[in-house]
Amino acid sequence: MLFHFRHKFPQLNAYWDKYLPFQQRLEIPPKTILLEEGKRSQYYIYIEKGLIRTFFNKNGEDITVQFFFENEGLSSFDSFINNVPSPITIETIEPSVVYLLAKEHVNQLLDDLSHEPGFVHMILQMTVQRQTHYINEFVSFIRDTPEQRYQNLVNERPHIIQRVPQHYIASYLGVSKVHLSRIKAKLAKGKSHF
Amino acid sequence: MLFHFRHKFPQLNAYWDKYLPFQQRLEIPPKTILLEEGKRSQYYIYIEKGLIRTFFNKNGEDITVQFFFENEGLSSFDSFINNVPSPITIETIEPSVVYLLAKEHVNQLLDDLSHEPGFVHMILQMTVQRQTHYINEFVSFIRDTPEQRYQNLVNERPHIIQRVPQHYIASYLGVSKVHLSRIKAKLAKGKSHF
DNA sequence: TCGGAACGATAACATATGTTATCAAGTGTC
DNA sequence: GACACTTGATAACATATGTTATCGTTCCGA
Repeated sequence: MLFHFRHKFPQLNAYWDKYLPFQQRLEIPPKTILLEEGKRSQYYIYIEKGLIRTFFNKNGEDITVQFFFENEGLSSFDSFINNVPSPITIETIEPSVVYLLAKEHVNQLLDDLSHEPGFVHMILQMTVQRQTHYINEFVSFIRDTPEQRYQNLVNERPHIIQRVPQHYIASYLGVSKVHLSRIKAKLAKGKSHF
Repeated sequence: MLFHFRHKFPQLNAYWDKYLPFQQRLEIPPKTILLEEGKRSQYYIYIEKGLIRTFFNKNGEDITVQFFFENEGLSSFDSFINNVPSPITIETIEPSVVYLLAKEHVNQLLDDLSHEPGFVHMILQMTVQRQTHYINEFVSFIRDTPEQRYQNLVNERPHIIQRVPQHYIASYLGVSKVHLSRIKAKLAKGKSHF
């Protein structure tokens, strides 16, 4: 949730450049694990190209939590900040190009950044956006049926439908892959009535 | 998420005192609405005594999102920071004593606070804690059955079971109140086998 | 190019959960 | 004390969703 905001807060670009020498560029194949559940997060990850998911293990089964695309940044936030074991695994879905920035440099960067005018506002913005995202996901889980959730995905985030294998989407929606197939079949049938 | 952290960050106490004159003390009965869904949040709320819930409306039905107790603070975060309509209603469950601090004073306070050493760390801590809370809720919704979620509540947050009416808990757990009754009956039966 | 993963669809059956309705106990109000 | 209101339990039935199994397709590595 740092360079992710380069476009919204252009002043961040200077920091990107300044800390570029400390960033580690990686070209990695699909199913590469960048952080394993139970380990402590050491790096902030910025995605230049590719597709990454986070998931946790439930009785031997993967449950996908979130997807990240080009020009997005991520870390296992709690683990990164508080140095506790990560509740999630971070893994590539597509071949990807990522930049890693080690924790100590992130901390330096934040200290640097705290002298920027509007820093408080910027941090709050970042924070609020992330938090709003999670609250929305959470609320959608309670309020909407899996079918509605799938349709939301189709309408609002079609890139996920297009690029992510269906069984990952199923666990992300909170249903079995069999049921997601049923949902798709039902929706397709509905549409064909026209 | 400010004075909420008074105990963790004692330096906040000075700010509490400093901004006390700007805080509005209210003694209010149950079912008092402090912020209505669709309105813009103007106040940060600190609970001295009582019990508050946040909920949203789904087809005329209340869905409870979260409970707040003594010495906790809250606001409709996104609405408060970004001045957008609140997705949730904030309402008392028990008779309560709350302090309201208007937005402009919160902003002043934050600016003030940003000169404290360790401010960055403090803000991140607050942020992370809230975010972790929502992620955990979210993950629990996907991973656990309603029965497990109920048992978690009994074991980890019994004060909620004790003080919150059951139909609020049902919607909080994501099930109908009828089903929550079933769950309780089933668990009671299981226990009586000893 | 063969064979095995990975991916997705579908059927049959089992289970979990919602919906509606009814009953009972407690609580406050007039 | 009669009444409405809130809270909670339970039964009967309807629906949504999970589980297991089978099949076809595609894609990739030996």
